[in-house]
Amino acid sequence: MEYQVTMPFKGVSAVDRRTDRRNRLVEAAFEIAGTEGAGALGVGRVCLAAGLTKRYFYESFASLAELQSAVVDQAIAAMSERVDPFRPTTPGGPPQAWLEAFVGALVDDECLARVLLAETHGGALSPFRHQIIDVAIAGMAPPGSDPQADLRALLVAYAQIGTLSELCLAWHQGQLTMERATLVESLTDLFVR
Amino acid sequence: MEYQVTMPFKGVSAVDRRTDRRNRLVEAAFEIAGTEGAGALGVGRVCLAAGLTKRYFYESFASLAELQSAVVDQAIAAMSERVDPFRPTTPGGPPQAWLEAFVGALVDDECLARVLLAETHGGALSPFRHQIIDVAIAGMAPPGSDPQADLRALLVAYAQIGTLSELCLAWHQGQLTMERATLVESLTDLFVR
DNA sequence: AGGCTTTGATACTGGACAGTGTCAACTATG
DNA sequence: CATAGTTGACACTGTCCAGTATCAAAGCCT
Repeated sequence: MEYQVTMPFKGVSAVDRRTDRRNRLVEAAFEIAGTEGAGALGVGRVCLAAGLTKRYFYESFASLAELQSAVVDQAIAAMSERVDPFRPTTPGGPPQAWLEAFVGALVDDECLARVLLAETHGGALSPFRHQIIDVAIAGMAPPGSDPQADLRALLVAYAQIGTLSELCLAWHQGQLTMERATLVESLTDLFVR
Repeated sequence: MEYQVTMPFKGVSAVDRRTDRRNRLVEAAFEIAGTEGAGALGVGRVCLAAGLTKRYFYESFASLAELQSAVVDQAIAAMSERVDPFRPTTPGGPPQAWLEAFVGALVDDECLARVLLAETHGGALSPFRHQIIDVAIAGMAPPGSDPQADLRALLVAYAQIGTLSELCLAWHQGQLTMERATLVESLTDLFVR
């Protein structure tokens, strides 16, 4: 029933081919979700975009839901990659650089913004919303503190995410006519208030 | 092909019955969209909840998309109804009462909040997001001004909607443990800043 | 009563799509 | 070359659902 991959092919090892195919699928799905919306995620649709066939979809994912989960993981990973180098080390100080990286990532990559901020509000990706918000809150908080403990801080964190989300998405859709730099500046200004 | 309703039935006129059925369908759909999400909107599902059959669905709506549009209209109408009495008449003054009514409506009615704020971010209801945001911005603006003209004001308006949206939805989901009054107060405070 | 409309239940059609199975062509290895 | 593993194309099944059509029972009017 199951099909096992063992031999090298075209100079590439079995595991490399396998992970490469998986990555192609996730990347294609991320692109689709970020442009056409999570509702456009379908097995056939993703395979076409990835240049593979269903056969290999089920090699890496037991179901469509598993791919959706992987897409969110990929989005969070992409965000972390851009933001982690700026994680502040000195406690107490405002994480200005980190914040700029965070905002910049969402402003530069429309797919990332849509997947993380918009598409998680309902539909197939909504189960992952908690996870994303938690990651964002944990990152935004001053290092060493627990924002979940302080209601006031938690409130501010949610407000900031909401503001960032709404402005960023509106800007991507052309509702706000302004330079990228101005947007980032306004956003970071609003946050340190 | 088409079926015409003309005669009274059980003491109710034809048009009354017809509009009553339509209202029942929209109400049921609103409830479903606000609890299970817009993805759960289906012809059969809505008819079951409304106590009607498909036959009468297509009496009032040519397609599922038309019902979705009607649900959004109904949500906007419900909001307007709660908020219009507090529309400020004196220009320049902060519309405190209006703001409280606006926030209160979204805090008191979880369905309303979800339909207007969450489910419009993607999927079937996303085409209506512009409309909703515009209505909100128009209402929040000081009377007599055009927020679309002032970029700074527009930015603040989007930020406020984002904040309200995120906090309100998080509160409904139990992510924020606080009294209703405290939430409304915090929100209105944040807005007049 | 008898012929009309209204009602609700249910059957039917067609398309989309997840998930599975098959197979011929292609590549590696000996 | 021959055998075994690999690949992609495609057929197939079952399910779900929008939208249409049918029909018997019940209500209305003369």
